[in-house]
Amino acid sequence: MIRNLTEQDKEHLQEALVKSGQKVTPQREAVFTVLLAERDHPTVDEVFHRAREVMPGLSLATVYNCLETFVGCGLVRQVNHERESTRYCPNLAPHAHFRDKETGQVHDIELPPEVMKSLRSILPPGFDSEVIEISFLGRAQAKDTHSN
Amino acid sequence: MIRNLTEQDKEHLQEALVKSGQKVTPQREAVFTVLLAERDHPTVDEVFHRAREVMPGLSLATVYNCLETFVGCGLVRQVNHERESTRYCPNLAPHAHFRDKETGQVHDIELPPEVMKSLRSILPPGFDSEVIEISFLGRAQAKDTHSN
DNA sequence: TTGCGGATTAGACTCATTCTAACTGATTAG
DNA sequence: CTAATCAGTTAGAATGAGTCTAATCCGCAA
Repeated sequence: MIRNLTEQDKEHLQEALVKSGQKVTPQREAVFTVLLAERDHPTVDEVFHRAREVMPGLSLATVYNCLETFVGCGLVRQVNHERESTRYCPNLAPHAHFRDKETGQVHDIELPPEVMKSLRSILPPGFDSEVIEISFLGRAQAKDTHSN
Repeated sequence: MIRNLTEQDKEHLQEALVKSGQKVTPQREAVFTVLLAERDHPTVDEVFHRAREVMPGLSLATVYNCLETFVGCGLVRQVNHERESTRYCPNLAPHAHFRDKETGQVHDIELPPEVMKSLRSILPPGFDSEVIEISFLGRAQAKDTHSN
């Protein structure tokens, strides 16, 4: 189920880590692999259990650490909905999230530049924003399981 | 500091509560008063401490209960940012939130209907959304303290 | 006056997340 | 080679927002 990282993904990981002065470790590779394998916005706990299948000694604390590291060097994004557990998403393109009320599934919604622009334009003068989070809550009749 | 409810606000409260089969109580009035008095998106704890000044016996559980009740009957909105404590906001007009990175303050940003529409339009067919949450994170040089 | 039901209360509990302190293992300095 | 260093990992304790529970309160109707 969990495929190994491609050479390209490995380089991506290595580059981002080294660039921010950190090392590639087996644990980080495992966690990154899990994130890329199934892009369903897993919680820390889900990542933990999946990664354990591949690296049984891995600890929960390390999963927290790895994910924080990845967020810090821009490899993944955190996704929060209300006060539920934080989820993680390796999709770096600007996108919104759609949360299905029934299934709890999270889908990525592409965010065209015009929409980003119109959003930025509603900020009054003096307000400077780096991050914009957009999330929808509703019901989706999606056929595919690709949430990325 | 904490002014009493106007007649109009009282009616607003009563109507919303009664409509959903619930009662007006002194505790609910106190909590509602606090929310209207300073519209700075207080946390439960902040509401609790402010309301205590007026009603010393009030318990934290009751504040949680009241706020949940208000959300349930559409009197106030919850505002979440990352995984910080939930904040409450009596502004019912559609609006986004701007979170100041430095001060932690939350400002309401008016949301024009065209922007809402353009947002809705990015949803693929089959996706039906009831709630859209938009939050900005950045720095504001606001002069006024009106965050509402 | 008694009983009913919603509301309130204090305190116990949950659970995601963070913290702490010990340990590991690779690399560098002597 | 041996020791010192240092990032990373680990298990388990601590934190803290929020929820749950069981007891009590209070207004109203029989």
